[in-house]
Amino acid sequence: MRNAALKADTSLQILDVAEALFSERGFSAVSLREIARQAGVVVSNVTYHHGDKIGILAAIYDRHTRPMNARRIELLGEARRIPDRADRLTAILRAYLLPAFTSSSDLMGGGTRFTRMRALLSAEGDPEAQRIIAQAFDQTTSQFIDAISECLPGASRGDIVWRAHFLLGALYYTLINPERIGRLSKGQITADDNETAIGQLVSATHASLIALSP
Amino acid sequence: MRNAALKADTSLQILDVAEALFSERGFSAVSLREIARQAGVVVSNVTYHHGDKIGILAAIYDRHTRPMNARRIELLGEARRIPDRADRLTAILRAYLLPAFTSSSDLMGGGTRFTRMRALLSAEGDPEAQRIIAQAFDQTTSQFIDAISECLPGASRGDIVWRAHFLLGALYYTLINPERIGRLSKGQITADDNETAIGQLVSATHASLIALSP
DNA sequence: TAAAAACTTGAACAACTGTTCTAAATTGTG
DNA sequence: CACAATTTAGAACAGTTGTTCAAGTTTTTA
Repeated sequence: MRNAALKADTSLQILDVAEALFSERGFSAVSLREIARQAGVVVSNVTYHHGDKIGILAAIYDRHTRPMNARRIELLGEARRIPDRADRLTAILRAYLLPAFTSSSDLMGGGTRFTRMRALLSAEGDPEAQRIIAQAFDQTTSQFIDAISECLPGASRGDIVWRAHFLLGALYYTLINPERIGRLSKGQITADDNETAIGQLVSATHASLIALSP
Repeated sequence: MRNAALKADTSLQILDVAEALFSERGFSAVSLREIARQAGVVVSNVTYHHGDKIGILAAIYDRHTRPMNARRIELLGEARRIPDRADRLTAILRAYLLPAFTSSSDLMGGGTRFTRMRALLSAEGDPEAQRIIAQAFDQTTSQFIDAISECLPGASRGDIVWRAHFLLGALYYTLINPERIGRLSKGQITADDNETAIGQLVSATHASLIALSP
């Protein structure tokens, strides 16, 4: 044994490795054996700690969803107190996006990892995974749509839902293809700059929403 | 043999089946055996006609890319003749989106099929597939960005690229998760209505772009 | 019609997948 | 220390994957 403190939590070590791999290649493309190998354990040890393969995914969601949603609601609360409607809308959008990039709490690696994993997952058909995704975030999303709605008198809720939907699609696509921006603009932009991405997402969505309110 | 006319082109039959399956479940999730079974042939016959598994994908791209890009360029040419800049921008966006929904030519099934397949593919890491995707469409995209740029005096090209990038992400996400809109708006919207989706994508992107030009 | 080309078939291959089982080792507890 | 619980290890399982090959069948060509 190399280190008692590390050895105690093989379970977390497995989750860390699995999360890193899932965020790179998606769920079905990663095998239990590769997770086990990188975690320095044997396959049966992985299933011992987390049961099914989908159990690993559920555990990863478990440790991220709560703090991430909490951070969002917290920032949303602050944003709602801004009197000017346009400024408030900007703050609401940032409250939605920031936790997706900075991740929940201080979990290692860039914060985009968990969000990118969710982006890849949303494109895989796995029904079990879809169920986990849906129940974890749709509720929070509804609260944001309500807050956005209050900034846009006269705008229909349906139109707002569409634009919030587009925001998520744009976010996911950016995380999945971070190099594509650079390719199209011939290397003048670096898309792995999170601050730039957030700013562009916010301003683009802000404009698309403001246009709904006369 | 049941029908001489059908039997002649097993190759096309295989492509049709493969395209339908890829657009439903993605590339890696579909096995050659399932393609073969649904096409009514044996596995080795599939590889005889198209070589690798990636060869099937390349063949599918081959028969779609050219007509789809041609239609786009044609519509783009018409759009460019519109004098009013705001109206022209709308026409340009529709010129980009329409061929993605109505598909190239009269190939069977809804036109969204090929586009949805590309959406799923963009989320899979497969390097070979990524190469095919990139070379097939980035060039056309550049032409559209140029046309958009002419509608927006004073707007930086980088900002435009970001918003075009977001448009593609929103489009893909909508095709991948067509039921999500309905879930969030509690069943008041049906997202499988292509006309609605196109209209929402156009108006949202239009607003996000117009805001760039003072 | 006879030879050549194009096509189809069935079987086999090596590799990999998630899951399960029993036995060994480690740890915690009295 | 001794006993029990937790954790790790290794092997085996039944199934699927993409690819290949030799032998047939059909169609085209000369």
